[in-house]
Amino acid sequence: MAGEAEAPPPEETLSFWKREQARLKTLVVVGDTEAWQRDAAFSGLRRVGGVDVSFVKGDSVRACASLVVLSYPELEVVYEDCCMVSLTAPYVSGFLAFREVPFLVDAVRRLREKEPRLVPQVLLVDGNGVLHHRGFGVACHLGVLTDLPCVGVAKKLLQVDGLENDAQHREKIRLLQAGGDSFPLVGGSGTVLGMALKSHDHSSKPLYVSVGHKISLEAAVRLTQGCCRFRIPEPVRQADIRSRDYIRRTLGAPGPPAPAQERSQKAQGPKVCPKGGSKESK
DNA sequence: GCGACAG
DNA sequence: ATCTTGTCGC
Repeated sequence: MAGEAEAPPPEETLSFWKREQARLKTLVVVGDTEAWQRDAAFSGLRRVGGVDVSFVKGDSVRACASLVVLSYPELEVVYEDCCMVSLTAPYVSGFLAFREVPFLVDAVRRLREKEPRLVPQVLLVDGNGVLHHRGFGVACHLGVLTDLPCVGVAKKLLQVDGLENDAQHREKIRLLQAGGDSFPLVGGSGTVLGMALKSHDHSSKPLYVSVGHKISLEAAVRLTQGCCRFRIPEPVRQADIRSRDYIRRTLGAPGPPAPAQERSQKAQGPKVCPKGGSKESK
């Protein structure tokens, strides 16, 4: 009952996926469509969503899809939805959406049904937007399917269209000073595909922000920065934390480890001192 | 054989 | 994505 190895998709499936991306790509809106996006203080923005999919340890099929909504600018979680799912499509670079997006769309649908008032005004997505092989990453895909503004936030540079994580690139990263500093990622065609953003004063690795849907790159970067208490923007970070926590609580420690009358010790005393130190990586 | 490889 | 605790620094 636990998928092991992932079989590479048939060539036929890949070509279908490419056609699907090309079709949906025509529906992407690059640019600000909401009033708050053009406001210097994001006045009017009250809810920012984050999504993520975490996996069960030795399993390539079982996973937890999560959607969280945070208040802005407080960045406090006001909604959480974690759902165990069985992934069908394998992971193939350039086609991440076909593996994860169906479950994220489901989560958005549940939110719209249960708590319409908490539907986020924008979603931060783990992965890329237009910074993609065919200009249609998971953030664009989710944006088009939900019609919600989306921002792609990747932790690693997707080396596409001439973009390279070479010595020159690493040097530009090294030159970033304070949190908020950034530099454009220019593709071979001269197009700005995204921005490398130093999201935290003491983080050596930048975030790679790109437009997903219904937002400009400028607003996307500014919003991402505005959501960062640590390197990873809070909405995505909370979605990640809560989805893996859900997995642990659901099927984390099976059988043996229950020493008789031991009570689970959750949130304890006052500590939780996140080391906002010097080496925030991964 | 070598390098790439979002999550 | 996942494998993983403590340790160093402010």
